[in-house]
Amino acid sequence: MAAQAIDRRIQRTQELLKTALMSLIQEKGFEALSVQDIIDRANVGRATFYAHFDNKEDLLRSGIEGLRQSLRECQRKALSQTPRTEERVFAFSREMFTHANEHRDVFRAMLGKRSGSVIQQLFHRMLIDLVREEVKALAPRGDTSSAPTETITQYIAGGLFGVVIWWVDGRMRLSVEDVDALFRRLAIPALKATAR
Amino acid sequence: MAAQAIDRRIQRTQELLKTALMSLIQEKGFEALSVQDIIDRANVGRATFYAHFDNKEDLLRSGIEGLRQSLRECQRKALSQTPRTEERVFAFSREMFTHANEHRDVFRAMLGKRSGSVIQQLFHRMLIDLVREEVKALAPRGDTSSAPTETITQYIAGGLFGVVIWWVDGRMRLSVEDVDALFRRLAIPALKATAR
Amino acid sequence: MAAQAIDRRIQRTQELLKTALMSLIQEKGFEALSVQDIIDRANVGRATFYAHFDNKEDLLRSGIEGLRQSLRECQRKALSQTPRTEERVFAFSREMFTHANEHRDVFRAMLGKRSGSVIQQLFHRMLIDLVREEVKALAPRGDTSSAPTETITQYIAGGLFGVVIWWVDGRMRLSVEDVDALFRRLAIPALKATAR
Amino acid sequence: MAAQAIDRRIQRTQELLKTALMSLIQEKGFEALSVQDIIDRANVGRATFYAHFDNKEDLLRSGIEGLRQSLRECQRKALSQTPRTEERVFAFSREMFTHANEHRDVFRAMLGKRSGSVIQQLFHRMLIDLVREEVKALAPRGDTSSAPTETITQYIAGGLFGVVIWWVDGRMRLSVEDVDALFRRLAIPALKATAR
DNA sequence: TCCTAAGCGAGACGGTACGTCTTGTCTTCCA
DNA sequence: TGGAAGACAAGACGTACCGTCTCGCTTAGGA
Repeated sequence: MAAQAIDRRIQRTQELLKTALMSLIQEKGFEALSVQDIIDRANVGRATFYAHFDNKEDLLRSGIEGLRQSLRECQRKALSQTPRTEERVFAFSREMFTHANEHRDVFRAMLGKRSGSVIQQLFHRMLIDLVREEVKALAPRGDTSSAPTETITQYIAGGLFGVVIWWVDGRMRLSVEDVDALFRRLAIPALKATAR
Repeated sequence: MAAQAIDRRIQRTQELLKTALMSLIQEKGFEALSVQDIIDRANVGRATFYAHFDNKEDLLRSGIEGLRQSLRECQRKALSQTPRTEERVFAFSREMFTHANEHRDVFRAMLGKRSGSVIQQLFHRMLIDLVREEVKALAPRGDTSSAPTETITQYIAGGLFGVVIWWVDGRMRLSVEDVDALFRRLAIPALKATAR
Repeated sequence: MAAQAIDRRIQRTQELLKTALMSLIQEKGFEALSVQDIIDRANVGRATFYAHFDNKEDLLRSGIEGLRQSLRECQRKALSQTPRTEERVFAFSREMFTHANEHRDVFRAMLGKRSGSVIQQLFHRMLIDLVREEVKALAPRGDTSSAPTETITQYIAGGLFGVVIWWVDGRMRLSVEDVDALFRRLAIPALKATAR
Repeated sequence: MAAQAIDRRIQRTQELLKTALMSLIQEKGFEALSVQDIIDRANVGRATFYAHFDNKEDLLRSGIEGLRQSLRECQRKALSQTPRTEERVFAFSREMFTHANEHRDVFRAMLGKRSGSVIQQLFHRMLIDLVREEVKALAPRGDTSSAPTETITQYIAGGLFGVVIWWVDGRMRLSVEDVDALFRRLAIPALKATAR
């Protein structure tokens, strides 16, 4: 089999599609995009698109995966540090705000009002997973999935989600430091509620 | 003008449409609905639909408006009570959880994962408005729209949003009392952060 | 009953509608017209329109009736003159060309390519009736509806129809006298074919 | 390019549509047809229809084109014969009457009163073109488009048009031979008027 | 060197929903 | 009681996308 070369071709095509998607999201927002737009931009045949992805949301998921990975990585590092101080909890949040600040155009296009909400939902779920990890780590042993614990997870994740999309859409007038500090000041007390 | 009688007809038609929408949302979810489905169910002509609403989202907005009104009303009452105790803040939350519990089918269909997210976005904005009202009422004079204050609003509203859609989608294993209590225990400390 | 007054009102309404129709035909052509256009122009309620006419074609028929009457009248006069000379046959044609020339705008709008063809069909039938009258008058006794006789009628009427709509649409570069003379030179020999 | 195979597919689709149109015309008449009727019958998607034709009239034009071609062909042959006898002029007429007789159902449906008149107009124009060819061939040199010459064309074409639609609609009680002979006896003298 | 199988572009296609338009019927109120 | 105003059901229109498909081309290993 010509596996390697072919794989390279396949990867190239998928990359072309993701790039096209991202650039188009910034121009028109996700909802307003048609598959036709994407394949035109990527110079790819219609059938090829559907050979790689089920539909445009599937492609989006693929495109977002990168961010998820990097946040998880950053979180893992913080969690593995033994002395667990307050600065360590929600370590990923700072990373995320920074990342958002650096790619503000993409973020604005993806999470802003115009973006359509599939993408927001995806992002929300991502945050829930990240937050749950932290909450679990602090929860009293064995209480790992009680209803109150999960409620706290949902609450904090929702809060973070709300803050992020507001911050991003509102032209980010707050600095990364300020918004992150505000979030932590709001979230950490809630986290402690778990311990009771 | 034959204003009254015509108005009555118009209102009847709009009611038919809203009812049809709600019953269909429970059956198929909002995204999966076509305008054709709605007008068939409502026994209404296509043109009539578009005479009253711009599209199915516009109709949805109209349909939701009732809930918004009732929550606002309930909030207004609580806010106007002079001795402002802790039980009075976020007075609307209890009402909302109760309402959701009573119409759990509709809520599940509207806010659940299947529902499509336009509707979630609408709901999120509604919560933001309600929360902002409360936060404003407690904010130090003149600080009515500072960035930190608004951040708190977004955080609490997001948290409530997260809790509600999780609770509703997860078959509501927590009682109304418990979930409301949990939310208040999480939100009220955050609210107090304003006062500083 | 106030029969007369009511009748006057009715007639007024019908007149309004006919006038509106005619003025609109000149602007947009008959096919492109909607009932809404007509009643807006006539300042008449929708129901009123349908109380008087079945649809816009019915109104058109009514509006055309005037022309038909006047041509018939002119033809009757000519036919009743005892010495039947060649100048007397198809006496109505001259009248028609003249009429068309005087109201060239309406005619152009009604019979031209843009006009839509219902109106042309109506006009064609009108000509057939007029021509048949003449052919009958010259046909040998008893041969009043033989196939050949009717064929001649259809042929001449069709020819006249063709000439008129071409003349009207082609900006009428020929004078009334010339076009009428041409038609007669072409039609009269055909008429004589009957006599054989 | 995959031109040939695609062309074959395209042609097949267009053929399906034309066939569907013709069979439907016979059942309901042209005006009463909706695009939906056609594509249902042809088993073709709506978009596909509009990819090939602008609207149902455009499709009709395409469908008629075949007849036009065959009549023109037949005329061309006759015109190119050197000894131009009387039997040669309007050679296409015999062909047309025969054709109409053989496909009387389609013709009746297409040209009859019920048919709606777009189709008649189309047919009329076709006749005008055919007749003009003949008239030109006999016109004195240089007089190829004078007003009188064109008038004669319009007259004869109109006459033929009138005769055909009457014959077809009236159940064709005259034989092909008779109606053709009648037409020629009426038209040929008129043609000679050109020569003067 | 040639062969063969995969990836690919191009784009036709059946299907479905959209938002707009027009028709003819209806209901209500005013003069 | 006739007519103006206009809501309404019905349904066709032309447009936009979707996801499936068929077609020939390129291209890179294995023969």
